[in-house]
Amino acid sequence: MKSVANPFRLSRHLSTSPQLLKTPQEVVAITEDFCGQILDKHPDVRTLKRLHSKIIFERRLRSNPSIGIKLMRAYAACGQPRISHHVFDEVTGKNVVVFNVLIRSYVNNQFYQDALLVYRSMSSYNINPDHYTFPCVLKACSVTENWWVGTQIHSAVIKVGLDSNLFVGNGLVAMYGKCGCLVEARKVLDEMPQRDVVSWNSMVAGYARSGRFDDALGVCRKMESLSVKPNAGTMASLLPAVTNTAADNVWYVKELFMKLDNDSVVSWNVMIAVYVNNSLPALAVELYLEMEARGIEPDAISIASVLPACGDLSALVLGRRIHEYVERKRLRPNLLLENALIDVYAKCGCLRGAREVFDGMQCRDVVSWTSLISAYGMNGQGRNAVALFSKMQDSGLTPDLIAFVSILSACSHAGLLDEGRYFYKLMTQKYRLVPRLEHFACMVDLLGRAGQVDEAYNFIKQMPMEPNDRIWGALLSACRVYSNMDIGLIAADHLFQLVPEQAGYYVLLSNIYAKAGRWEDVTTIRSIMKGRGIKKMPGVSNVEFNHRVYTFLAGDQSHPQSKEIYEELDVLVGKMKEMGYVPETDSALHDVEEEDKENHLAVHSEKLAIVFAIINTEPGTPIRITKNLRVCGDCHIAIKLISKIAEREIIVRDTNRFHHFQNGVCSCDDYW
DNA sequence: ATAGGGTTAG
Repeated sequence: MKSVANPFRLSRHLSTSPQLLKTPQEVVAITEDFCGQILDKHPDVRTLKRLHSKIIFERRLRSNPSIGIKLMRAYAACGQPRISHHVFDEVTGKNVVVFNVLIRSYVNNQFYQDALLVYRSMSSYNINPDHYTFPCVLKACSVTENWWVGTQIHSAVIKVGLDSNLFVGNGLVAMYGKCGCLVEARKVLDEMPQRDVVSWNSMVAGYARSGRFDDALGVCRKMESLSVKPNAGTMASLLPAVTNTAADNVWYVKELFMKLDNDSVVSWNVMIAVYVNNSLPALAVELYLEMEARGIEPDAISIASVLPACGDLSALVLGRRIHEYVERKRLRPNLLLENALIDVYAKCGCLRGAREVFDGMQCRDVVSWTSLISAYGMNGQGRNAVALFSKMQDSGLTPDLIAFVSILSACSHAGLLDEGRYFYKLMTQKYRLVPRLEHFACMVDLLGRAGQVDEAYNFIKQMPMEPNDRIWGALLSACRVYSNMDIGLIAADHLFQLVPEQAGYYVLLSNIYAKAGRWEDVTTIRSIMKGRGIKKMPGVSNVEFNHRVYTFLAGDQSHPQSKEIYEELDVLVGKMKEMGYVPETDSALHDVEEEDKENHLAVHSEKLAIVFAIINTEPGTPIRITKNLRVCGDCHIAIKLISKIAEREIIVRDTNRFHHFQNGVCSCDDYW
């Protein structure tokens, strides 16, 4: 080692002896070697600029093209492609490499238009693009989905005969794929004289992005049949094709994952995301834990991917542990990660946690605000949600369609009828957003819950699109609450045509009949269900305890502590009766909600989960329950009393929202 | 050199 290659040493030298730079004569001579070594180490901008001015004083170095190239690369690495361009301007006798480096400087810094401008200028210098230029400019077209320039580049490629080059071909496949020209992409791929795993992955990505699941999987199978080993990139490319997909596709990806021999963090992240995107949160969490156990260090993406699964499962303890990991590894600030943290706290009913993350953020986007707004909304704090919405507007952010879904649903859960109407107007008139089905569903829900059933029905009638089952479902729920038989029958009629297999709506209608005392109709509905083989979804409740999520079914007797749980429940019910509790055991009214009728004598799952938690946790520990259906009226009353008797805060998340039970009352004020 | 992994509602 003959020269100093430590940029820190250079920068210290220069900063403590600035007089060295005063006159060129005094400058200690530096060699090309020395310069090159420092530049290749990617110094920070300050060091870079000092070195740059030194180079300018040295005539020998200034005219050296290889130093110029290194300078350009170093500036690009510091996110300063404009300065790379200035260096480029000074280089005399530019060759293709100098152009390539400048183009890459721009592309690596997402200045795609500038990259393409430089590419276009090459002809006026009489310099031909080469097999390094094309992949780079094709990438610029890919990212910006610039099909027009992309095809022009394709012609240029053919003209100079570089279409047989592997890297150029890969760039073309990716460009066409990104632009949605799958036929073109496929044609290029098929005609390539040689292909590698990147060629195939690009094709997979193209199909996957366009939602062509079967084609994407077909390419995977084809590459396997040609003995091209899929890698983590193959899985990553496939990802958009495996959201809300058939179980078979999930298992296919799982098999791919098992077959990979490299343990890259990307493949684990993709597998976690696949589970999350297919409503398999328990598997996602399990895989995350296995990843930790195997010593594969989760990165920000692993965490942003697994946190929604924790939220789904209400796995607050795990969520908190992951949050600590984020702090320990200093993964913050990271907007997406922090947004995911807000959401996991929100979904676990832990408003304070959500708020703390939000307050601690350096910058926030619409997603951050929306997450917090919906957190307040789900927890019945509509007024706070409304206040937050105004603050978001004040901060200069423009609410999007999702933000409006959140605020409308917050209003509907809190019974804020006027506010809800105001936000609907705001969305359509001020922001000129076109409402989607979700917004209509929120409005029907808002009006219906507030007792404006006729207006809700009229609202549906004037919709510019076909209402879906959620919309009729919201109307039917309102009809049950407000005993509106006429409109209820209309809603039910639509529902039975739209989703004849959904048990919940039959139950809702039978509840309306029961309330009106029309028992023959109740019986008729039950026999229709039986005849059509419609099974109700069994009620399930989850509770996290001792780093595990425990699941209880309605009437569950499979738990080892089952006997103890039922005994304790009996004791509780006795105390509740002393306080005036009358169990709703009337066979028709009992399952006011969607709980399985077969289990009407069985204990609902949330009661079992709550008693399990009371038995196993320290007195005073809050109890958090998640269930897959809505809480029924009987359980709602019972849990209020249990919260008083057992002196526990009980937080129940059902399909729509949270109920915070404490000291005999619920945060929803019995409005849900 | 070329591909490829993340957050918000319902």
